[in-house]
Amino acid sequence: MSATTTIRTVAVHARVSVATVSAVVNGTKPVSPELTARVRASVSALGYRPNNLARSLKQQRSRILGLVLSDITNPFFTTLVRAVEDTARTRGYTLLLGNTDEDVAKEETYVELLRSRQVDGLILVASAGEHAYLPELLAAGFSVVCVDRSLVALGADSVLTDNVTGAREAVAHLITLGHRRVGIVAGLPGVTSTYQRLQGYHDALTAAGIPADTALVRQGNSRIEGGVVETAALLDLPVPPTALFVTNNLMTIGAMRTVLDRGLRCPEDIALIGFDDFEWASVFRPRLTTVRQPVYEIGETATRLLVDRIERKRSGAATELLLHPTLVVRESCGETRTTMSSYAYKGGH
Amino acid sequence: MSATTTIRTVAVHARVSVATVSAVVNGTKPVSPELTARVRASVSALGYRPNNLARSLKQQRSRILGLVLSDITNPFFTTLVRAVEDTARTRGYTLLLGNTDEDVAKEETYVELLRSRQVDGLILVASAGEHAYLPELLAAGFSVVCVDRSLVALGADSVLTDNVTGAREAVAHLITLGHRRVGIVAGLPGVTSTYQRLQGYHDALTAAGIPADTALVRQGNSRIEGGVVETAALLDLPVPPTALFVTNNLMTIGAMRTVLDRGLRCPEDIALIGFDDFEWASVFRPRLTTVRQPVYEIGETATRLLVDRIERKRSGAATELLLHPTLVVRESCGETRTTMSSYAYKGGH
DNA sequence: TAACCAAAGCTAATCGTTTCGCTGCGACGG
DNA sequence: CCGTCGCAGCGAAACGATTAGCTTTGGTTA
Repeated sequence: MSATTTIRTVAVHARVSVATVSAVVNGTKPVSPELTARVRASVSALGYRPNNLARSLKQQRSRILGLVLSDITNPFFTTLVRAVEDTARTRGYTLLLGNTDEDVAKEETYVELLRSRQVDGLILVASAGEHAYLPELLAAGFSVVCVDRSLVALGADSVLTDNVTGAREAVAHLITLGHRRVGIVAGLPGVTSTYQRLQGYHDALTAAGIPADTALVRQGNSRIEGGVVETAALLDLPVPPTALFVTNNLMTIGAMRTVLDRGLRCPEDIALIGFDDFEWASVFRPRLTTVRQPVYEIGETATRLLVDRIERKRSGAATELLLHPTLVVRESCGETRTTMSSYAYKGGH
Repeated sequence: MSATTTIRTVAVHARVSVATVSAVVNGTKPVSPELTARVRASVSALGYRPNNLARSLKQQRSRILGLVLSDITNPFFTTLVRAVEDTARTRGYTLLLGNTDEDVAKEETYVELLRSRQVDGLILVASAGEHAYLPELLAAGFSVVCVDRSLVALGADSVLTDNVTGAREAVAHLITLGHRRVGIVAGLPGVTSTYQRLQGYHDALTAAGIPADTALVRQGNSRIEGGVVETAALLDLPVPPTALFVTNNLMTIGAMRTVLDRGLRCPEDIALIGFDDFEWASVFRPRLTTVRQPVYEIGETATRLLVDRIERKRSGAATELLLHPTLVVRESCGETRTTMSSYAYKGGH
């Protein structure tokens, strides 16, 4: 049985030392043609496959990256995973996956688990809450790159969308179309992206000289259901908004649903703009206008950054990398003229 | 630095043997209260964390499961991953992830990689093609559970939806509503689910005494774009179908898009039914009627099966487990009466 | 011919655990 | 009072690889 085929077995079979087998298998040292041939032959004759666990133990690195995120079910994270997996593989790493359900305690347990499994580094979508464990982790020389939500403040590299700009452009777009009462369904409290998008919302309003109205600001739970209830609340206002800015994909779906369920026409009765584009947004009627995040690139960049840290090709203080979003104008705001963000980014994927 | 805190360090610090430290950390053997306390104290004083790699090496099992699938970007697989991750964790396993892009060669490489990393077992969504490596793998005592697509024939446990029944019910539903020309956009050739759904389609037709028309049968690539082009082809037929059965989620989105883009009304001009439900199907107008697969349960069941195999709680020949789909009637076929599948299944997730 | 050197292989230590089997000791029954 | 038994604890051998450093061999040069 192949389970008993170790490097020693091969060495005996090829009448060489284990060191030589190792050398030919990994190409780490020159070995004469004869011995190379003998070893190769034995390897395939015995069906030898190196035990990566042993290798990792000895070499003190596993070539495994941890990926911890809040919910793999969300299409945003889904393409993120995809991006991370793709680029990790090209750099020779595999992915160990963990879901946190936006629970920082669960997050910490997972990080601990991955650490004990000796992953070489971590890509983290931080949940709302205290990340007290992080500084210690970093101090221990462990590489962490945050994604979507920034934790530079705690010393971790972070790569994310320029949320302030994206939100500002979204709301400015609505204002350009003549709206003055624009409601916002913001995301989970406690995560940086939520605040940044709120910031952009306010920036756009003040730039247009529109006074803020706290009644127009709601916080949702970042899932479909949150979009449903917060949109309902906004529509039930004595004087409801004429336009809605919904700050993530799932909530936008929920918002759309309640708008349609109430028999309101979009964009005639209410304009709708979402943060996060998704491929099938175009099947919705009306077609959704959204702020597209460069998701794939975020994942790609984060992974490259992480691997560079791990392999000491990069060092120094933690950086925050902001990638530029794009305004994708379709129909849900009532105009079909195409406006692009000031910064075009090479298409991902 | 904590990196140098090994079990030996702890042993020295607590003035006991390594064996004792191991015993108290893992609770594998009785240790006296005094020593237990001393060890505990040293552990937390030194911030000791066991190295799981070493543990796995010695114990000959990693408590890691491999998950290899075609595309994590597809919502179906996304909730599958979610289910697998959830139940794996409750059983004490972590997930190593791999994407194959429906490429059987890539699949084999990944399986090989995971194997060398000593995963304890594998959950596999097989791509179309020859899986010649599988029998050897199974013969070597490696546990594999297939999901969504059956490979019982090759000796691997498989858990999937009862596709034939699901498809039959979908098409029967259309027939009940009076349709006699129903087109089908089938999925990727080479995967079992495609054939089973085609089978169900034909079963329903013959049961209703409707002769088959090969012009109404198209094979798509199982992605949005496939839905778009195959639906277009069907609509361009001299005498186009009055109803469409689209056999996966992404293609259904594509089908919906072309129907709407052509200005056709659904269901008045053409009825549409999809295989695979998804949460935001309800935002589409008209609301989509679909065959819902018990995705979460598939993942859950598969993982349980796999872990049971690994832990020798189960043995014997490979089984094929069919889980029952549900017909979810909404609006896209032109009726609002709710019909359920003959078999109700406990709701997942 | 002797001294030296480079290249190829080998031996053995090591990575951080688990676990088998042994020791020493106090209790207990005959 | 002695043999036996059980229990806590220990030492050391694995697990399967990598790799530092040594040995051997044969060729070059003075």
